[in-house]
Amino acid sequence: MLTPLLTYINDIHPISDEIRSDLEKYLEIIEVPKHHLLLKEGQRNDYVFVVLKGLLRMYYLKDGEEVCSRFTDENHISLSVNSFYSRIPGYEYIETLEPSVIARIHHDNLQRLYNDYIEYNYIGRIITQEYFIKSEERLYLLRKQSAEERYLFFLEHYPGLLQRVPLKHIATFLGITLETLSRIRNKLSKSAGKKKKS
Amino acid sequence: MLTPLLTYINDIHPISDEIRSDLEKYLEIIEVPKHHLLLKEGQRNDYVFVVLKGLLRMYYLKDGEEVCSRFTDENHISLSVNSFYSRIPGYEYIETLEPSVIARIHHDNLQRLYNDYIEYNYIGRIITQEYFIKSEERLYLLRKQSAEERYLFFLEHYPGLLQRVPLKHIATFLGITLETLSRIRNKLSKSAGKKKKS
DNA sequence: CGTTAGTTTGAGAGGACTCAAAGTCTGTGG
DNA sequence: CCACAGACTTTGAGTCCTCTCAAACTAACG
Repeated sequence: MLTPLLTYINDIHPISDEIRSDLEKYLEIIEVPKHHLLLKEGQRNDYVFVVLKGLLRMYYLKDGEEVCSRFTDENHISLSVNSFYSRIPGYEYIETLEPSVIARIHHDNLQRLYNDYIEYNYIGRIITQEYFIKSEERLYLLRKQSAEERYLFFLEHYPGLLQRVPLKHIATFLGITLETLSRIRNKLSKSAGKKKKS
Repeated sequence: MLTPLLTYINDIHPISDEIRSDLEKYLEIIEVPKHHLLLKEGQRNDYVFVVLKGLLRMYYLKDGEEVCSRFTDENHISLSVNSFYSRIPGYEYIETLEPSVIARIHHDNLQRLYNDYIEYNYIGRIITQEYFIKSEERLYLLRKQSAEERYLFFLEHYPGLLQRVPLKHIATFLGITLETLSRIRNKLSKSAGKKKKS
Protein backbone atom coordinates (compact mmCIF):
# COMPACT_ATOMS: atom_id res chain seq x y z
CA MET A 1 0.00 0.00 0.00
CA LEU A 2 2.81 2.36 0.88
CA THR A 3 4.94 1.42 -2.10
CA PRO A 4 4.02 4.35 -4.36
CA LEU A 5 4.63 6.82 -1.55
CA LEU A 6 8.00 5.33 -0.65
CA THR A 7 8.98 5.24 -4.31
CA TYR A 8 8.00 8.88 -4.66
CA ILE A 9 10.21 9.78 -1.69
CA ASN A 10 13.06 7.58 -2.81
CA ASP A 11 12.97 9.19 -6.24
CA ILE A 12 13.57 12.58 -4.72
CA HIS A 13 16.58 11.31 -2.83
CA PRO A 14 17.49 7.68 -2.19
CA ILE A 15 16.69 6.85 1.41
CA SER A 16 18.58 4.57 3.70
CA ASP A 17 17.04 1.46 5.20
CA GLU A 18 16.91 3.23 8.55
CA ILE A 19 14.84 6.08 7.17
CA ARG A 20 12.59 3.68 5.33
CA SER A 21 12.09 1.67 8.44
CA ASP A 22 11.29 4.74 10.54
CA LEU A 23 8.95 6.01 7.87
CA GLU A 24 7.07 2.73 7.89
CA LYS A 25 6.97 2.88 11.66
CA TYR A 26 5.59 6.42 11.73
CA LEU A 27 3.16 6.17 8.84
CA GLU A 28 -0.24 5.06 9.93
CA ILE A 29 -2.72 3.82 7.37
CA ILE A 30 -6.37 4.59 7.95
CA GLU A 31 -9.42 3.76 5.92
CA VAL A 32 -12.20 6.30 6.00
CA PRO A 33 -15.66 6.32 4.45
CA LYS A 34 -17.06 8.98 2.18
CA HIS A 35 -17.89 12.31 3.83
CA HIS A 36 -15.67 11.66 6.80
CA LEU A 37 -13.92 14.65 8.38
CA LEU A 38 -10.18 14.21 8.89
CA LEU A 39 -9.88 17.70 10.34
CA LYS A 40 -12.35 20.20 11.74
CA GLU A 41 -12.34 23.90 12.39
CA GLY A 42 -10.83 24.71 15.77
CA GLN A 43 -8.65 21.62 15.81
CA ARG A 44 -4.89 21.74 15.49
CA ASN A 45 -3.76 19.88 12.40
CA ASP A 46 -1.26 17.40 13.82
CA TYR A 47 -0.97 15.16 10.79
CA VAL A 48 0.22 15.22 7.25
CA PHE A 49 -2.35 13.29 5.23
CA VAL A 50 -1.21 11.42 2.15
CA VAL A 51 -3.98 10.14 -0.07
CA LEU A 52 -3.23 6.57 -1.12
CA LYS A 53 -6.68 6.11 -2.58
CA GLY A 54 -9.66 8.39 -2.77
CA LEU A 55 -10.15 12.12 -2.80
CA LEU A 56 -10.08 14.91 -0.23
CA ARG A 57 -11.53 18.36 -0.15
CA MET A 58 -10.33 21.12 2.14
CA TYR A 59 -12.68 23.95 2.94
CA TYR A 60 -13.54 26.60 5.48
CA LEU A 61 -16.62 28.57 6.44
CA LYS A 62 -17.09 32.12 5.31
CA ASP A 63 -20.33 33.77 6.41
CA GLY A 64 -21.69 30.29 7.06
CA GLU A 65 -20.89 29.08 3.55
CA GLU A 66 -18.38 26.38 2.72
CA VAL A 67 -15.52 27.67 0.61
CA CYS A 68 -13.30 25.04 -0.96
CA SER A 69 -9.60 25.79 -0.81
CA ARG A 70 -8.12 22.61 -2.23
CA PHE A 71 -8.67 19.14 -3.62
CA THR A 72 -6.21 16.34 -2.97
CA ASP A 73 -6.18 13.16 -4.97
CA GLU A 74 -4.05 10.04 -5.06
CA ASN A 75 -0.40 10.34 -4.02
CA HIS A 76 -0.79 13.91 -2.96
CA ILE A 77 -0.62 15.57 0.42
CA SER A 78 -3.20 17.51 2.35
CA LEU A 79 -2.73 19.61 5.44
CA SER A 80 -3.92 22.89 6.87
CA VAL A 81 -0.83 24.96 6.18
CA ASN A 82 -1.38 27.58 8.82
CA SER A 83 -2.40 25.17 11.55
CA PHE A 84 0.18 22.49 10.89
CA TYR A 85 3.23 24.71 10.66
CA SER A 86 2.24 27.25 13.29
CA ARG A 87 0.95 24.60 15.71
CA ILE A 88 -2.24 26.48 16.38
CA PRO A 89 -5.94 25.60 15.93
CA GLY A 90 -6.99 26.22 12.35
CA TYR A 91 -10.11 27.28 10.54
CA GLU A 92 -10.11 24.55 7.91
CA TYR A 93 -11.89 21.26 7.43
CA ILE A 94 -10.62 18.26 5.50
CA GLU A 95 -13.30 15.91 4.22
CA THR A 96 -13.27 12.77 2.12
CA LEU A 97 -15.28 13.03 -1.08
CA GLU A 98 -14.87 9.31 -1.73
CA PRO A 99 -14.11 6.30 0.44
CA SER A 100 -10.40 6.78 1.00
CA VAL A 101 -7.22 5.17 2.22
CA ILE A 102 -4.97 7.68 3.93
CA ALA A 103 -1.43 7.44 5.22
CA ARG A 104 -0.85 9.94 7.97
CA ILE A 105 2.25 10.91 9.86
CA HIS A 106 2.24 12.92 13.06
CA HIS A 107 3.94 16.28 13.14
CA ASP A 108 6.27 15.21 15.94
CA ASN A 109 7.36 12.10 14.09
CA LEU A 110 8.06 14.12 10.98
CA GLN A 111 10.21 16.44 13.06
CA ARG A 112 11.93 13.35 14.41
CA LEU A 113 12.80 12.32 10.86
CA TYR A 114 14.18 15.79 10.15
CA ASN A 115 16.25 15.73 13.32
CA ASP A 116 17.45 12.14 13.18
CA TYR A 117 18.30 12.16 9.49
CA ILE A 118 19.60 15.50 8.34
CA GLU A 119 19.37 14.33 4.72
CA TYR A 120 15.65 13.94 5.13
CA ASN A 121 15.54 17.73 5.07
CA TYR A 122 16.50 17.54 1.42
CA ILE A 123 13.36 15.50 0.77
CA GLY A 124 11.26 17.79 2.93
CA ARG A 125 12.61 20.82 1.11
CA ILE A 126 11.72 19.41 -2.31
CA ILE A 127 8.24 18.37 -1.24
CA THR A 128 7.55 21.73 0.38
CA GLN A 129 8.82 23.40 -2.75
CA GLU A 130 6.48 21.31 -4.87
CA TYR A 131 3.45 22.41 -2.87
CA PHE A 132 4.68 25.98 -2.85
CA ILE A 133 4.68 25.89 -6.66
CA LYS A 134 1.14 24.53 -6.69
CA SER A 135 0.05 27.20 -4.30
CA GLU A 136 1.40 29.88 -6.62
CA GLU A 137 -0.41 28.23 -9.49
CA ARG A 138 -3.70 28.48 -7.64
CA LEU A 139 -2.94 32.11 -6.95
CA TYR A 140 -2.63 32.67 -10.65
CA LEU A 141 -5.93 30.89 -11.17
CA LEU A 142 -7.73 33.14 -8.72
CA ARG A 143 -6.32 36.26 -10.30
CA LYS A 144 -7.81 35.25 -13.64
CA GLN A 145 -10.84 37.40 -13.19
CA SER A 146 -13.69 36.16 -15.30
CA ALA A 147 -15.65 33.14 -14.22
CA GLU A 148 -15.14 31.53 -17.62
CA GLU A 149 -11.37 31.90 -17.54
CA ARG A 150 -11.28 30.34 -14.10
CA TYR A 151 -13.29 27.38 -15.23
CA LEU A 152 -11.13 26.85 -18.31
CA PHE A 153 -8.00 27.08 -16.17
CA PHE A 154 -9.48 24.50 -13.83
CA LEU A 155 -10.24 22.14 -16.70
CA GLU A 156 -6.69 22.44 -17.95
CA HIS A 157 -4.87 22.13 -14.64
CA TYR A 158 -7.10 19.74 -12.76
CA PRO A 159 -8.18 17.24 -15.39
CA GLY A 160 -10.13 14.36 -13.99
CA LEU A 161 -11.42 16.22 -10.97
CA LEU A 162 -14.47 17.42 -12.86
CA GLN A 163 -15.68 13.83 -13.02
CA ARG A 164 -15.17 13.22 -9.32
CA VAL A 165 -16.25 16.43 -7.63
CA PRO A 166 -19.77 17.91 -7.38
CA LEU A 167 -20.01 21.19 -9.25
CA LYS A 168 -20.94 23.11 -6.13
CA HIS A 169 -17.50 22.48 -4.69
CA ILE A 170 -15.76 23.40 -7.91
CA ALA A 171 -17.75 26.63 -7.89
CA THR A 172 -16.58 27.70 -4.44
CA PHE A 173 -13.05 26.57 -5.30
CA LEU A 174 -13.13 28.95 -8.25
CA GLY A 175 -14.73 31.72 -6.23
CA ILE A 176 -17.92 31.80 -8.27
CA THR A 177 -21.48 30.63 -7.61
CA LEU A 178 -22.91 27.31 -8.65
CA GLU A 179 -25.43 29.00 -10.94
CA THR A 180 -22.77 31.00 -12.74
CA LEU A 181 -20.70 27.87 -13.22
CA SER A 182 -23.69 26.04 -14.63
CA ARG A 183 -24.38 28.83 -17.12
CA ILE A 184 -20.76 28.89 -18.22
CA ARG A 185 -20.73 25.16 -18.81
CA ASN A 186 -23.92 25.46 -20.78
CA LYS A 187 -22.49 28.25 -22.89
CA LEU A 188 -19.23 26.40 -23.51
CA SER A 189 -20.93 23.17 -24.51
CA LYS A 190 -23.07 25.08 -26.98
CA SER A 191 -20.12 26.79 -28.62
CA ALA A 192 -18.29 23.48 -28.70
CA GLY A 193 -21.28 21.99 -30.48
CA LYS A 194 -21.23 24.80 -33.02
CA LYS A 195 -17.60 24.18 -33.74
CA LYS A 196 -18.24 20.54 -34.51
CA LYS A 197 -20.96 21.33 -36.99
CA SER A 198 -19.09 24.05 -38.89
CA MET B 1 25.26 44.96 4.82
CA LEU B 2 24.73 41.21 4.86
CA THR B 3 24.56 40.99 8.64
CA PRO B 4 20.75 40.92 8.98
CA LEU B 5 20.49 38.25 6.30
CA LEU B 6 23.17 36.07 7.86
CA THR B 7 21.61 36.52 11.28
CA TYR B 8 18.25 35.50 9.87
CA ILE B 9 19.78 32.34 8.41
CA ASN B 10 21.81 31.58 11.50
CA ASP B 11 18.69 31.94 13.66
CA ILE B 12 16.99 29.19 11.67
CA HIS B 13 19.92 26.87 12.19
CA PRO B 14 23.42 27.82 13.34
CA ILE B 15 25.72 27.75 10.35
CA SER B 16 29.34 26.71 10.29
CA ASP B 17 32.12 29.08 9.29
CA GLU B 18 32.44 27.18 6.02
CA ILE B 19 28.82 27.77 5.10
CA ARG B 20 29.04 31.40 6.13
CA SER B 21 32.16 31.85 4.05
CA ASP B 22 30.57 30.22 1.00
CA LEU B 23 27.42 32.25 1.45
CA GLU B 24 29.45 35.44 1.49
CA LYS B 25 31.29 34.25 -1.58
CA TYR B 26 28.11 33.46 -3.50
CA LEU B 27 26.00 36.42 -2.43
CA GLU B 28 26.43 39.36 -4.73
CA ILE B 29 25.27 42.77 -3.61
CA ILE B 30 23.86 45.07 -6.25
CA GLU B 31 22.50 48.57 -6.03
CA VAL B 32 19.68 49.40 -8.38
CA PRO B 33 17.77 52.62 -8.99
CA LYS B 34 14.03 53.03 -8.78
CA HIS B 35 12.02 51.45 -11.57
CA HIS B 36 14.78 49.07 -12.55
CA LEU B 37 13.80 45.63 -13.82
CA LEU B 38 15.56 42.75 -12.10
CA LEU B 39 13.67 40.24 -14.21
CA LYS B 40 11.68 40.43 -17.40
CA GLU B 41 9.10 38.28 -19.10
CA GLY B 42 10.73 35.59 -21.23
CA GLN B 43 13.85 35.45 -19.11
CA ARG B 44 14.75 32.54 -16.91
CA ASN B 45 14.93 33.59 -13.29
CA ASP B 46 18.42 32.48 -12.27
CA TYR B 47 18.68 34.38 -9.03
CA VAL B 48 17.11 34.53 -5.63
CA PHE B 49 16.79 38.22 -4.79
CA VAL B 50 16.97 39.27 -1.16
CA VAL B 51 15.96 42.84 -0.47
CA LEU B 52 18.46 44.46 1.89
CA LYS B 53 16.98 47.89 1.37
CA GLY B 54 14.16 49.12 -0.82
CA LEU B 55 11.04 47.56 -2.22
CA LEU B 56 10.22 45.22 -5.09
CA ARG B 57 7.09 44.54 -7.04
CA MET B 58 6.50 41.41 -9.08
CA TYR B 59 3.96 41.55 -11.86
CA TYR B 60 2.92 40.03 -15.16
CA LEU B 61 0.94 41.12 -18.16
CA LYS B 62 -2.63 39.98 -18.66
CA ASP B 63 -4.33 41.32 -21.78
CA GLY B 64 -1.66 44.00 -21.92
CA GLU B 65 -2.31 45.13 -18.34
CA GLU B 66 0.16 44.84 -15.49
CA VAL B 67 -1.12 42.57 -12.73
CA CYS B 68 0.81 42.70 -9.48
CA SER B 69 1.45 39.34 -7.88
CA ARG B 70 3.69 40.27 -4.95
CA PHE B 71 5.51 42.97 -3.04
CA THR B 72 8.84 42.30 -1.34
CA ASP B 73 10.30 44.58 1.28
CA GLU B 74 13.40 44.53 3.46
CA ASN B 75 14.83 41.14 4.47
CA HIS B 76 12.44 39.27 2.29
CA ILE B 77 12.96 37.19 -0.81
CA SER B 78 11.67 37.60 -4.32
CA LEU B 79 11.78 35.15 -7.19
CA SER B 80 9.59 33.92 -9.97
CA VAL B 81 8.53 30.62 -8.45
CA ASN B 82 7.69 28.84 -11.67
CA SER B 83 10.74 30.04 -13.59
CA PHE B 84 13.30 29.61 -10.83
CA TYR B 85 12.34 26.12 -9.76
CA SER B 86 11.43 24.73 -13.15
CA ARG B 87 14.41 26.35 -14.89
CA ILE B 88 12.31 27.68 -17.72
CA PRO B 89 11.63 31.20 -19.04
CA GLY B 90 8.89 32.84 -17.00
CA TYR B 91 6.12 35.35 -17.54
CA GLU B 92 6.89 37.61 -14.61
CA TYR B 93 8.68 40.89 -14.10
CA ILE B 94 10.44 42.06 -10.96
CA GLU B 95 10.79 45.81 -10.62
CA THR B 96 12.17 48.10 -7.93
CA LEU B 97 9.63 50.56 -6.58
CA GLU B 98 12.36 52.39 -4.68
CA PRO B 99 16.14 52.70 -5.03
CA SER B 100 17.20 49.33 -3.64
CA VAL B 101 20.10 47.27 -2.41
CA ILE B 102 19.73 43.64 -3.34
CA ALA B 103 21.69 40.54 -2.40
CA ARG B 104 21.36 37.90 -5.06
CA ILE B 105 22.54 34.33 -5.21
CA HIS B 106 22.64 32.28 -8.39
CA HIS B 107 20.53 29.15 -8.63
CA ASP B 108 23.59 26.98 -9.26
CA ASN B 109 25.40 28.32 -6.23
CA LEU B 110 22.39 27.73 -4.07
CA GLN B 111 22.32 24.13 -5.31
CA ARG B 112 26.00 23.95 -4.47
CA LEU B 113 25.21 24.94 -0.90
CA TYR B 114 22.52 22.28 -0.72
CA ASN B 115 24.89 19.66 -2.08
CA ASP B 116 28.02 20.63 -0.19
CA TYR B 117 26.31 21.12 3.15
CA ILE B 118 23.46 18.71 3.68
CA GLU B 119 22.39 20.66 6.78
CA TYR B 120 21.76 23.69 4.60
CA ASN B 121 18.69 21.83 3.37
CA TYR B 122 17.23 22.32 6.81
CA ILE B 123 17.53 26.07 6.32
CA GLY B 124 16.20 25.87 2.77
CA ARG B 125 13.26 23.82 3.95
CA ILE B 126 12.28 26.32 6.63
CA ILE B 127 12.60 29.28 4.28
CA THR B 128 10.60 27.55 1.55
CA GLN B 129 7.99 26.68 4.15
CA GLU B 130 7.82 30.31 5.25
CA TYR B 131 7.07 31.47 1.72
CA PHE B 132 4.65 28.64 1.21
CA ILE B 133 2.69 29.90 4.22
CA LYS B 134 2.68 33.42 2.80
CA SER B 135 1.49 32.11 -0.51
CA GLU B 136 -1.44 30.39 1.17
CA GLU B 137 -2.21 33.58 3.00
CA ARG B 138 -2.44 35.47 -0.28
CA LEU B 139 -4.73 32.75 -1.59
CA TYR B 140 -7.02 33.39 1.32
CA LEU B 141 -6.92 37.09 0.55
CA LEU B 142 -7.96 36.55 -3.04
CA ARG B 143 -10.84 34.32 -2.04
CA LYS B 144 -12.29 37.09 0.11
CA GLN B 145 -14.73 38.20 -2.51
CA SER B 146 -15.71 41.78 -1.96
CA ALA B 147 -13.36 44.57 -2.87
CA GLU B 148 -13.72 46.10 0.56
CA GLU B 149 -12.80 42.90 2.36
CA ARG B 150 -9.71 42.55 0.23
CA TYR B 151 -8.59 46.03 0.99
CA LEU B 152 -9.11 45.60 4.73
CA PHE B 153 -7.22 42.31 4.62
CA PHE B 154 -4.39 44.08 2.84
CA LEU B 155 -4.27 46.84 5.45
CA GLU B 156 -4.08 44.28 8.20
CA HIS B 157 -1.53 41.93 6.67
CA TYR B 158 0.68 44.34 4.79
CA PRO B 159 0.94 47.34 7.09
CA GLY B 160 3.37 49.93 5.90
CA LEU B 161 3.08 49.01 2.24
CA LEU B 162 0.19 51.41 1.71
CA GLN B 163 2.57 54.29 2.32
CA ARG B 164 5.17 53.02 -0.11
CA VAL B 165 3.19 51.64 -3.03
CA PRO B 166 1.07 53.54 -5.57
CA LEU B 167 -2.59 52.64 -5.28
CA LYS B 168 -2.74 51.38 -8.83
CA HIS B 169 -0.42 48.52 -7.93
CA ILE B 170 -2.32 47.71 -4.77
CA ALA B 171 -5.46 47.57 -6.88
CA THR B 172 -4.12 45.00 -9.33
CA PHE B 173 -2.60 43.08 -6.40
CA LEU B 174 -6.09 42.84 -4.88
CA GLY B 175 -7.68 42.00 -8.20
CA ILE B 176 -9.83 45.14 -8.33
CA THR B 177 -9.65 48.34 -10.36
CA LEU B 178 -7.99 51.53 -9.25
CA GLU B 179 -11.33 53.36 -9.33
CA THR B 180 -13.05 50.81 -7.14
CA LEU B 181 -10.18 50.97 -4.66
CA SER B 182 -10.41 54.74 -4.59
CA ARG B 183 -14.13 54.62 -3.88
CA ILE B 184 -13.65 52.10 -1.10
CA ARG B 185 -11.00 54.23 0.56
CA ASN B 186 -13.27 57.22 0.31
CA LYS B 187 -16.16 55.34 1.85
CA LEU B 188 -14.01 53.93 4.66
CA SER B 189 -12.51 57.29 5.56
CA LYS B 190 -16.00 58.79 5.72
CA SER B 191 -17.33 56.08 8.03
CA ALA B 192 -14.18 56.41 10.14
CA GLY B 193 -14.88 60.13 10.38
CA LYS B 194 -18.44 59.45 11.46
CA LYS B 195 -17.24 57.16 14.20
CA LYS B 196 -14.96 59.83 15.58
CA LYS B 197 -17.74 62.36 15.77
CA SER B 198 -20.28 60.14 17.48
C1' DC C 1 6.22 76.01 -12.70
C1' DG C 2 5.21 73.10 -16.28
C1' DT C 3 4.79 68.22 -17.15
C1' DT C 4 3.74 63.82 -15.88
C1' DA C 5 2.32 60.38 -12.58
C1' DG C 6 -1.10 59.49 -9.38
C1' DT C 7 -5.83 59.81 -7.53
C1' DT C 8 -10.65 61.06 -7.38
C1' DT C 9 -15.23 61.53 -9.18
C1' DG C 10 -19.10 60.70 -12.47
C1' DA C 11 -22.18 58.13 -15.59
C1' DG C 12 -23.47 54.13 -17.78
C1' DA C 13 -22.96 49.09 -18.90
C1' DG C 14 -22.45 44.41 -17.79
C1' DG C 15 -21.11 40.29 -15.36
C1' DA C 16 -22.01 37.77 -11.46
C1' DC C 17 -24.97 37.47 -7.50
C1' DT C 18 -29.37 36.26 -5.02
C1' DC C 19 -33.63 34.17 -4.66
C1' DA C 20 -36.78 30.91 -6.56
C1' DA C 21 -38.41 26.98 -8.94
C1' DA C 22 -38.07 23.25 -11.99
C1' DG C 23 -35.61 19.46 -13.77
C1' DT C 24 -32.31 15.48 -13.34
C1' DC C 25 -29.60 12.03 -11.28
C1' DT C 26 -28.51 8.46 -7.76
C1' DG C 27 -28.91 5.24 -4.32
C1' DT C 28 -31.70 2.62 -1.18
C1' DG C 29 -35.78 0.12 0.30
C1' DG C 30 -39.92 -2.10 -0.94
C1' DC D 1 -36.58 -3.93 -10.70
C1' DC D 2 -39.23 0.00 -9.72
C1' DA D 3 -40.25 4.08 -6.86
C1' DC D 4 -39.27 7.60 -4.08
C1' DA D 5 -36.24 10.82 -1.33
C1' DG D 6 -32.47 13.56 -1.27
C1' DA D 7 -28.66 15.45 -3.61
C1' DC D 8 -27.32 17.73 -7.61
C1' DT D 9 -27.85 20.77 -11.58
C1' DT D 10 -30.20 23.86 -14.64
C1' DT D 11 -32.98 27.78 -15.79
C1' DG D 12 -35.28 32.29 -14.93
C1' DA D 13 -35.85 37.10 -13.29
C1' DG D 14 -34.32 40.96 -11.05
C1' DT D 15 -30.57 43.44 -8.51
C1' DC D 16 -26.15 45.05 -7.28
C1' DC D 17 -21.33 45.44 -7.33
C1' DT D 18 -17.58 46.31 -9.99
C1' DC D 19 -15.99 47.47 -14.42
C1' DT D 20 -15.16 50.74 -18.33
C1' DC D 21 -14.64 55.05 -20.28
C1' DA D 22 -13.97 59.97 -19.42
C1' DA D 23 -12.68 63.99 -17.24
C1' DA D 24 -11.16 66.72 -13.44
C1' DC D 25 -8.24 67.29 -9.78
C1' DT D 26 -3.75 66.81 -7.00
C1' DA D 27 0.95 65.77 -5.99
C1' DA D 28 5.56 65.04 -7.25
C1' DC D 29 9.71 65.83 -9.93
C1' DG D 30 12.98 68.10 -12.91
